[in-house]
Amino acid sequence: MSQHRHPGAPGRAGAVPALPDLPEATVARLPEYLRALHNLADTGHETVSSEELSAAAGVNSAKLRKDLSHLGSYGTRGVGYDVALLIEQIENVLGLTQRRAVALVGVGNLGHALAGYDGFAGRGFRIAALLDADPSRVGEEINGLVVRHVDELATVAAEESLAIGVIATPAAAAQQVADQLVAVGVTSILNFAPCVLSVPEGVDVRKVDLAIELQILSFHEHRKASLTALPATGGSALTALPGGFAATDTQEAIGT
Amino acid sequence: MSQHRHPGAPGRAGAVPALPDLPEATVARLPEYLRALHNLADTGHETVSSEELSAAAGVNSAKLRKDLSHLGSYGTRGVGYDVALLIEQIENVLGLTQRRAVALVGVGNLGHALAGYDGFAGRGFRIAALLDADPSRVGEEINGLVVRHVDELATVAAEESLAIGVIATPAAAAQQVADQLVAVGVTSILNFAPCVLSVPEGVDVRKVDLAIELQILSFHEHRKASLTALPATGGSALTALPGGFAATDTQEAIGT
DNA sequence: CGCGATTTGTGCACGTCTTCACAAGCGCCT
DNA sequence: AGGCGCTTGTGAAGACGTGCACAAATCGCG
Repeated sequence: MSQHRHPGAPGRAGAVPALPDLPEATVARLPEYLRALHNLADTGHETVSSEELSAAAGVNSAKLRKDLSHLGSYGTRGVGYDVALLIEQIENVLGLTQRRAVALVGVGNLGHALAGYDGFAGRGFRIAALLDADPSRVGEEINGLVVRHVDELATVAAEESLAIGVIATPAAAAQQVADQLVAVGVTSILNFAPCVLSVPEGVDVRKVDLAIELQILSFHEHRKASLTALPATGGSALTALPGGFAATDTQEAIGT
Repeated sequence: MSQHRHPGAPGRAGAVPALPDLPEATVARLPEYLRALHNLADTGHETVSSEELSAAAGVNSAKLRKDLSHLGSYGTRGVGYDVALLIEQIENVLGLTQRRAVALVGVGNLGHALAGYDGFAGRGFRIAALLDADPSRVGEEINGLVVRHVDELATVAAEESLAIGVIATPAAAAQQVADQLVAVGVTSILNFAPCVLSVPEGVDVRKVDLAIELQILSFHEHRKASLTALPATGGSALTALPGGFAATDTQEAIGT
């Protein structure tokens, strides 16, 4: 594959960091590997095999090796991967070498929790501002940050280099907030509101919806219930089970 | 890990409830359609075309039609889909006809927010119990529910028909909580703790991790930054953009 | 009653993702 | 030095998901 440098690529010899053009599925798993690697580093491991790391990350070992191979060859045959080196490489690819500023809009129920979430700092992010449209919430201090009015977004963007916005407003307000975020130059949005956002080209949106996750689980519950109800046509008893999905963040039956 | 069903699957003639054996990708989108349909119903629409509905759900119309075709033929050519009927069918498939009881374990920062989230009731779920391991939190009342000690899980399960558990504890406690949930018969878990859970076969786990979502966005930011830095080999300026992904819950550049 | 406008349902081709299986490479021990 | 065991990296095959493009079906209207 495009191991070294693209044949068709213009001059720009080994300039920057080689942009490996990873498959989306791989990108989605890298953070998981990263977390597992940090755990290993904290417990004193210096190297790790693909078998161990894949177990810690909850994936197939072949998948892990293929994923990592897209970053380059950072393993040593017969030995495994150097934990510290791999952490560095993954953080580099994910762009976590700089601590990115995040604007959080909507300081309601969920917004409060997110503002207090300490997983930000530990994972390469920093809440640059808390914003809300409700004047009665403006001025409130949460976790050392003062809530500002959402109309001050432009000011915030001028102070900081804002690239990521988190929307934790009610669905009715989400589109307008998204528009405001885009207007001040935000190009990545994490949307917790249960609605679809329209954004211009070049802006990425990821969605997290609690109800959707529960409904997906509900489907599987429903199916499991139906299956155990009927006596399994084949032969062997109820050892026959739902059967696999390869869905993104669904894990089933890991371990014994 | 008992992945797939055999290609030459034996009889298993569709008995009563017609278990359509949907593709995972389809299942993951059904809740989105359902939400869009409820919106349409609330605004007085009686029928909807695949084009309209797909736009409201943020997907391709062909994809929507294919997804719905897996449920059966509930549309009318030349007219569209009956909104009420489609809602009924999707809710049926997802097993939302019964209001499922959910146990929420971990009433910290995030747990509080989840306990107060009103999206549960509106989407077919009911928080049956709030649980925490911290004795100082036991007895606290949140949103009309009293926090009980996690060791009372068995009692709760005896009172209610518990099938779904939500873990909102720190990562260090998550595995133990998962074990306890499984022990009382829970077969679906929604895990907010940043760690991989080991569960026996037949138990479904879905994971929601804020940091992972942000890191995926960070990757795209990183990539976009690298792209705009170089002068676009072809000709036209920076209109050249990342280009589409088909990842699960990533939307890019919908609408104008 | 027939015709055109409209919209569903789907066959097909294509791209992406996963998994197996194995050669190539590395370190260690004799 | 040589051989052996272990582990990575990857080619190939198959499963899965997507989107086009079109035939089949339905409604409304003259």
